[in-house]
Amino acid sequence: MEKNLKKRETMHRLCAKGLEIFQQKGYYNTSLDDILKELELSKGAFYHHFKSKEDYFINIIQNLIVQKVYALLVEPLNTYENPLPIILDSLEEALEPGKRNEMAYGFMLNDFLTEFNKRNAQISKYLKDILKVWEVNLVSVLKRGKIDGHIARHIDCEGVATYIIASYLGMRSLLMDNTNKQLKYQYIQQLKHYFRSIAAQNVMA
Amino acid sequence: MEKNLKKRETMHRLCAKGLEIFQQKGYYNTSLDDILKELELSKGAFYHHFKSKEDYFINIIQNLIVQKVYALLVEPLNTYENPLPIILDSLEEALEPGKRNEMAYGFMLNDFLTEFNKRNAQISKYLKDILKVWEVNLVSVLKRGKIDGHIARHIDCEGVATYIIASYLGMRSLLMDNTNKQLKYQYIQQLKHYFRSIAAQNVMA
DNA sequence: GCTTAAACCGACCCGCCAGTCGGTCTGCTT
DNA sequence: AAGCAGACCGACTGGCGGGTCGGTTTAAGC
Repeated sequence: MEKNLKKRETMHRLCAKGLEIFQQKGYYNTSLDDILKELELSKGAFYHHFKSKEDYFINIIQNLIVQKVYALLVEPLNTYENPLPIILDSLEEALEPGKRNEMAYGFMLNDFLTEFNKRNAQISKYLKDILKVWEVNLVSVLKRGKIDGHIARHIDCEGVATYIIASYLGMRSLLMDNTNKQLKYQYIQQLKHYFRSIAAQNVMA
Repeated sequence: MEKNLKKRETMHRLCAKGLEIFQQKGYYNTSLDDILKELELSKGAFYHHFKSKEDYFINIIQNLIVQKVYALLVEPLNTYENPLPIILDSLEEALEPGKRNEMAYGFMLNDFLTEFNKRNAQISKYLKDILKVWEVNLVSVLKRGKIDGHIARHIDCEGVATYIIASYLGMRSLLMDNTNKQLKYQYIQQLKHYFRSIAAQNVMA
């Protein structure tokens, strides 16, 4: 079973390095040779493990991107506290470079989403499904917040989830080049204002 | 001067059709032949008017995209009323397909922004400058709103502008494929909640 | 009408890059 | 030790698309 280990090892190295470079330069702007050169692997090795560049990226999505989004944006929602501060923290964390988040400025979901839109319907679908999972989890935690009296009763949880996702994706666009540290701070501040407007009024404490 | 007219006419046809197709399929996913075929023009004609594909797109930005953003997002801000409803209206209008807005779902600023990011710094700069103009105008109208007593005094106008832009760009990402009419409605609703939270409290009627 | 320069034509060039394929190396099996 | 399969190599192919260039058409100026 030594062979099997080698296979996993090589595939994993390819996926990890691929994600790293695709994030930096974009999928269509990165040639396989760019990646293979860095890993000192050949075309033959690549096509031995993956049947196409597309297949390769789908592997990357399912093995790496999905996990990352879960870890950063979905799992933190699994508590029974007031959901609004929890959501706020998860977004702040997801926009933070370094730390749990090796890649600069969290995951380039928005970048990939727009890059593949109109270009590759299958990959688009995989990426949209990830967003969908996030959305569903947001909605569910918001609804629980409503029951628990943290969120005003007249609030449309689906609308709130959509709005949070939109603002996060847009923020990622604005941060993409920018070294402007203030942007993230401004975003979090305004999100707090917004959250205050949908919180239940009968705040105790 | 008949020649001069012909030149303008051809260049304009090229730019208009180019923008149309670039929006549908993306810049890098559209070949010049795709555009030239539709207009029944030749490579020779194209390179007689533009020195490169890049030069061509810069023309499109400066002649068409800038005007559109001004018309939809900047000029509406030039009133002396309460800025918040004005901004809300402009965003709603800008997300509306058809009408003043021939292209589906407003301008694909976010799409182009992410497409050119890391690919072409010069074009990225042109696009970011457009956003900057919008931002500056938003900030200025928000500050006036503060003076006029429509917006609470402790509010950070730059932060609000950033947040509005981020949510709009993100919304455009979510709407990109989607025929989901509800998304836009949800967005506008939540924006209203947010605006309420930054409005001055001493509302008179 | 003749000249001249513009607008325009389209075959061609060339670099890039996903994907192929015949071959070599490595280490497990018997 | 032989045989075999899976991991890996790298030169090659083929299509796509931006850009070129010598030539043709059109219309303004005289």
